[in-house]
Amino acid sequence: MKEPYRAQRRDAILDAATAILREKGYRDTTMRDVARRASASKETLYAWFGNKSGLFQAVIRRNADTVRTVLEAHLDGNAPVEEALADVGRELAGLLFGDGAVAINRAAISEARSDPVLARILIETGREATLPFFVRYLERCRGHGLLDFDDPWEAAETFLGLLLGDMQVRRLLGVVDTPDAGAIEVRARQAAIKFLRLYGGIR
Amino acid sequence: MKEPYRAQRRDAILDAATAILREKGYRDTTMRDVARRASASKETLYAWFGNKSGLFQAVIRRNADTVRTVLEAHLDGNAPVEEALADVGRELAGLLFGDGAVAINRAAISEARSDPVLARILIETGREATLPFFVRYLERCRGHGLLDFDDPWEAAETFLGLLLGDMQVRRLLGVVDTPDAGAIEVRARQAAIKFLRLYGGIR
DNA sequence: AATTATCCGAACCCATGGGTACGGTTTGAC
DNA sequence: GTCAAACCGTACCCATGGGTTCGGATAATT
Repeated sequence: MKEPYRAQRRDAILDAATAILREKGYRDTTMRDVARRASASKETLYAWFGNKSGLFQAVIRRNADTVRTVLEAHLDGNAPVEEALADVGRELAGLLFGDGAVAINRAAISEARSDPVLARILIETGREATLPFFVRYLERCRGHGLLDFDDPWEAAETFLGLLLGDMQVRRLLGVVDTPDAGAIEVRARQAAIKFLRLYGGIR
Repeated sequence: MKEPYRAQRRDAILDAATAILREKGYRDTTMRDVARRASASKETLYAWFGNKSGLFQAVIRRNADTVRTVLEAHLDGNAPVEEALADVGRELAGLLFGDGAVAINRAAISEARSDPVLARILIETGREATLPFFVRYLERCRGHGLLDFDDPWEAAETFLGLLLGDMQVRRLLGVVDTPDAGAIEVRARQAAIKFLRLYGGIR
């Protein structure tokens, strides 16, 4: 009952850090806040995570792991292309437009200049960890004659653009609320349809 | 020679604030830095702009004015649609991917929670001031049978998505450099072509 | 030329928060 | 049961930076 306990304790601390990050933003999240919320001591936070940046590096890593597993699940079945695209689009939009991802992205952007490590980890564990799966999926579809494009990476970014538009930046700026499930569904469906009109193999 | 001098002095202060913002980011830009760079006193900064937020509200406003005038110039000629779209796309991408806009957007995002006024002004003087022009242009094209869509606002956001992809967020995160003129040209051209494939009136 | 308003530069005040030190307590090993 | 390690809570240290004050200088006004 030693290692499970430590892991559980660690999770509780990361939960507290995540909650306060969402409530107050990175800059106004103090180590004292996190310690109090988790019923831990600042000494323990610094012993386990080194410093504030290290603590939130761990937050980002844990969050990205859950995201990645959710997304990859939608890319290995053999559903119709439009359905698969709409599925992954719905999941991705729901995640990226959600308060959690918005808070994390804001933190990484806030510190991008003085401490690029948050942004680096966010990209490494997010985009660079999941986009290759999506690209492989697109290439598989091309192999079956379902899609037609030259550069799968450009096609992948086009899908992201169609799905996100400038909504993600507006969410980061805090000028729009997180869209509800219906709006996300419409967005994902439309992105899939437009993507197929651009890259559908059968003209 | 009184008002010109004041206006000129004010411009010099905003120049200094912009320069330091680009060099160090919002959080690490101190009022002392700005005062020293502009050879002004902190007292004058506070007398003229109220506080740090007010100073950078002025920075954002001045920057947005120049952006708006540049963009609108490309939307009233009668060039072919693809050319006009590529033109405005090139200008927009060059601006939004540039270091200045990136620094400003980072500042607004950093303060989005504790002080939403920066983000509000950025959106009001940016997106909400220029997008209506673009929408009117699209509707004009639809009137001439050159474009076909239901909702011009959705079409406008689609163009933004095609143009920006997730490059803007990656720029904000600081994981990619600002693209050179050639890359921006390709991007704008491709966005125009894809947009016409989605919404071109002649199928 | 004299007076007044404005501005510069430097010093100062003080709230904040990252990071450390320590006494008291709990947990785990033997 | 005993001992050592880890941990909690609190107090503390200190660098930072927003905002204010003030004496001396500069420019505008009359």
